[in-house]
Amino acid sequence: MDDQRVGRDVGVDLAAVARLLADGTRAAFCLALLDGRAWTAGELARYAGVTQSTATSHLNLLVGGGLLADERHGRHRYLRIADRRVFELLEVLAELAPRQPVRPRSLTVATRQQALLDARLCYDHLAGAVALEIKDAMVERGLLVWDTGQPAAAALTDRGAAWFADVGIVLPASRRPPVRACLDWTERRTHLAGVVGGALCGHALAADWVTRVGTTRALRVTPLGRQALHDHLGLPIVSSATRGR
Amino acid sequence: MDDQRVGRDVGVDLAAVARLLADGTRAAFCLALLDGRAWTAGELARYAGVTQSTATSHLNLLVGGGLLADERHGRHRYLRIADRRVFELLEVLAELAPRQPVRPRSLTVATRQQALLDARLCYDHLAGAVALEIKDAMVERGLLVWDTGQPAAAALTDRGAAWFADVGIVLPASRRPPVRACLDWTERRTHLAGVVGGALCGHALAADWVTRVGTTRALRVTPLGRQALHDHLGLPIVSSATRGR
DNA sequence: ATGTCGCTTCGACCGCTGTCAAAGCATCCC
DNA sequence: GGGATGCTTTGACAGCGGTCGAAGCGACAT
Repeated sequence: MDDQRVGRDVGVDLAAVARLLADGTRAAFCLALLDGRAWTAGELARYAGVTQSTATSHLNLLVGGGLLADERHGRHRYLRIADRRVFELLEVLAELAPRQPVRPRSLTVATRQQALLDARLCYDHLAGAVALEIKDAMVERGLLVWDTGQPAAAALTDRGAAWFADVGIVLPASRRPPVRACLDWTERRTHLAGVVGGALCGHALAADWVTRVGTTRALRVTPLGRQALHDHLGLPIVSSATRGR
Repeated sequence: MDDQRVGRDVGVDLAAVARLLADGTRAAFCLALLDGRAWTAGELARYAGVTQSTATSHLNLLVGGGLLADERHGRHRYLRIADRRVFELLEVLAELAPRQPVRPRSLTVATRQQALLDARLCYDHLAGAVALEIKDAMVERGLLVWDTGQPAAAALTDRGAAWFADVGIVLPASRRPPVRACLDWTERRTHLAGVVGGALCGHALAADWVTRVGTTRALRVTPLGRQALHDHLGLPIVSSATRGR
């Protein structure tokens, strides 16, 4: 029993996964892909501000490590997050990550960041201030139970199911959890995810309640969307997220 | 809009946290501390097979980064995991981590690894094959509901509460979730955590159902413990985890 | 007082890894 | 065919980060 050096041999190589996210560029890629879409290699390279060759080697590592999945279409290489568990990892990680004192360099960057805070995609559902308003309104109207204790007991009520039918949103049958609480890394509060959150988001995009801002995962709530959220959930026409700024 | 380089400025520095776990030695430290105890710096150094000076610098990083907390007592420095969220991070990370083809160098190492698989501490509760047997038995006897869908609905039944009282285990009042499903990285199945899991484990240690193996987080089930688990839960005297090996 | 033990600091070394430019290869468009 | 466009490969370079030994500093024991 002279060899106390058991630490490395337990058979789980945590560091291997962590190393993949330990680089700023690779982390930026993953953060970008959090919107659940597939980005091309070039888009990611430009997004993170590196050359294509650099991006290629990073993407090879991420795909090789199982964090990302890729798909070739013609001369394009599409990247997306490989797995549900990777989303979870990124969420937990983001929760522990230090917030840098945000010091935007230019006005357009500032605006873009503000947009991210107001409304954006998080995987397949809505996040940001608007998402929180929606969730709160649904709870207040008795459409949703939202007890985020552990284990979290969040669910759609009967009135909630009726509301979805009323608005014209079909809730697909799925093995995935219908209602999930997803933690927001900017607001540090939970918002609506799961099948219900996904369906709501899909409808919001399809019905032009929200539109994408460029190729980022930021969203803009359209006047049409404001009106709809007012009609269906009683949200103010001028969002409290934009008010007084 | 010429500067597309927004990727780094979103304000969450994922890479900073990941970098802390991206080193084999630091990861080994964290894995060791997963047993929830406080280790001294020297113990950790020996465990990971590095010199004290190396350990010091790593520990400074981990404490500085908020993953570990330290406490000085005389000439000793005690380290423990800082935060509940860090445990979660390590769990998610371990789930995604590659399993190295375990090729133990010596017989004693092999035995020690096997012990880890059979029974060990995971934070404040039991893990390993024995923990799974216990959980299954409790479910079978109607002491526990165990629906690990999402959101997970696991809870103690009335009969379960009575069982704890009967065995003489006091369930402390706490804001923590009473019953939690914790994922096991060796078995890839969930076992009993939360306040109930912690209380059960505390009793098992106090009543000598299990004993620590050296300074590791491995546990050995005593004959007394085997008998108790048989009497209270109907487990076989010869564990199925040890049987036929 | 003197020695031991546990941890920290310092300095030096080395290797790994992220970066880019340039050239190469495949695909698509005209 | 010819010329973009998107991605990959290669090679060279720089810097960061992990490692150790040796010396230093407290705390504790005798």
